[in-house]
Amino acid sequence: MMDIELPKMHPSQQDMDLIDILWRQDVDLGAGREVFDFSYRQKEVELRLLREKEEEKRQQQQLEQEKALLAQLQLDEETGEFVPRSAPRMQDSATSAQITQNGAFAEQGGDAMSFDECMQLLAETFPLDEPAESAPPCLDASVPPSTDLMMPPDIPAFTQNPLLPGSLDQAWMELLSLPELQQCLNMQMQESLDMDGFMKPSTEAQDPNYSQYLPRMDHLPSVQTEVCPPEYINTYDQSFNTMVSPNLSQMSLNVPDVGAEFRPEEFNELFYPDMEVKVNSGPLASDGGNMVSQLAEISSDPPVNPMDLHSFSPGSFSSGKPEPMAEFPDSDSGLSLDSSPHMSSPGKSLNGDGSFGFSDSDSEEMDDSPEGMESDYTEIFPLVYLNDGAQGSLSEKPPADQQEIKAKNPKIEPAEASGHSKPPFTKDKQKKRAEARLSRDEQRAKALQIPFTVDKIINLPVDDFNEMMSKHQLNESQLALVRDIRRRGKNKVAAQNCRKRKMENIVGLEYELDSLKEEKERLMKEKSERSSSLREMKQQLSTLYQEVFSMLRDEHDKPFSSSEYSLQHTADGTVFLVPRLKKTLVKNN
DNA sequence: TAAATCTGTCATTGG
DNA sequence: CGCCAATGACAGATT
Repeated sequence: MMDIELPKMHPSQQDMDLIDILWRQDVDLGAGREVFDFSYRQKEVELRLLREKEEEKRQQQQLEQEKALLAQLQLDEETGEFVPRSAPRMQDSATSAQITQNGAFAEQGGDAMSFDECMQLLAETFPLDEPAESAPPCLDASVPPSTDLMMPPDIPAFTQNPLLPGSLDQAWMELLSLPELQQCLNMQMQESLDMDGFMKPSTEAQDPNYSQYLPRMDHLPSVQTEVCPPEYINTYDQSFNTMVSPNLSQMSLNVPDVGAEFRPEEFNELFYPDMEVKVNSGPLASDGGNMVSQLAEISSDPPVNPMDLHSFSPGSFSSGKPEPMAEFPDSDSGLSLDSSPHMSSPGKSLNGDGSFGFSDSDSEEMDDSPEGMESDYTEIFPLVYLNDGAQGSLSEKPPADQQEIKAKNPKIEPAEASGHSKPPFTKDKQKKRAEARLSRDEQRAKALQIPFTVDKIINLPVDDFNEMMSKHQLNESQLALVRDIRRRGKNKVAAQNCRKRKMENIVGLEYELDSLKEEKERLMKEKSERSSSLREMKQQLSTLYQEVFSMLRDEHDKPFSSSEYSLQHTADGTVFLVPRLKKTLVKNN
């Protein structure tokens, strides 16, 4: 009856199993390899970024030196006694050795610099490719407006000079007050910091506003916060789930693409493919009332893990399937899951006197005796055994697969159950492998007649676990085995979670790296724009300077020589004509 | 057959 | 002090 049906049902059933298993493995392998390839790629990128960062730092150091110079000047302005314009300290330009230009000027007046110096300083501070630096004029915008320029009596001040047209004066003021100019100056000073900060994702990336700079994320509100390391994990946690799909290979971890199609659920599935595929009541219930009743005890416990069914499945140690048993690796405690029937000595057999004298390692000796165990097990765990018999070769499948298949084809189970007599399939390698992995502790538990399911042992809370243990008289070896099973089981899950987190972190970092690349591109572009803007303003300033200078006349109504005089200004708009000769003299001093 | 990868396990550490 | 989760390291299995 069953045997007749078997040939019919098996092929389809096995195909289904195989497809399912292959699919899962492909997914797993794909995900793993992808992620790790990804990490390698990321390392390369990181190295490159490191080099870039060093370069940036060098540039920044240069800028900082220049800024230090500026700061020095400003410091001088503050510490250097500010003398009111009405009482200029500048003495005769030709004789005073203390009078200096440039820095000396700051020392005296604190807030006045020649245009040449300004331009030079500007050029040094904000080097531009364009040779606009040759333009002499410069405005010292850094001078506090409140300070007054100290001018020697013999130096004409043009602030109130009637020769200086009001329109030009106003032009100076307007130019000085140009927000763009200020912005440019400030921006240039700040830019190096920005870039430096940009290269430090750990700090910058956590800026809540940071994500708003990411163009791609603008239309992905749910992703915005994920740029921040503390948060992306959760999001990925959710999102990786649905990503585990046959099209996983397309999740090439090309983060831009991922981001473009970012869906949290996908990421969740990617990294938690099977987390929720555990045995659920659905398949069990669908298995019929018989199954339900058989599993009554197991079902009553919170998480009914397929491992439970599997662990008590006769298929695991049925005489018809000795092969899986041979695959059980020895435990670290010396357990040897030898499948040789003779190993289950009467004294230690499960249906024997029930002697609990053997230790964890002892249990291995009598462990997994196909025939003996089956019969023994039938007596000790009748319900479970019956249930297992119903499942038959399903025990060879991964738990989730069992449940799925059971739910889909409950009628197949009897046929499967009788399949234990058939020789093992070579294409069932994966099944056997999965079973071997899952069966270790189950087999030991069976061998030692542990009256709990492995799932219970592992997943029960401490209190419940202790309570459960107290309800049964277990010998020392049983207790040790139970503890080991619990420890190993928990650690196994922990290791899985740990590895999952690792991969999530890798993917998250890749995503963050990509975002930072975009941010860097944006900032570089902005810097370029600002530089050109600054260059343009410098040109305008130079033109204005020339215009103003050409309009100045001395007492003989002759124009000043640009080689002998230069214009200086203060932040409040006061403009002075300063002889260059003095400057050179002082400098020579 | 060798290398890469996966998986389970143990030891350790910190909460 | 014991429990537990996290994690590095290792070994065996698998691809």
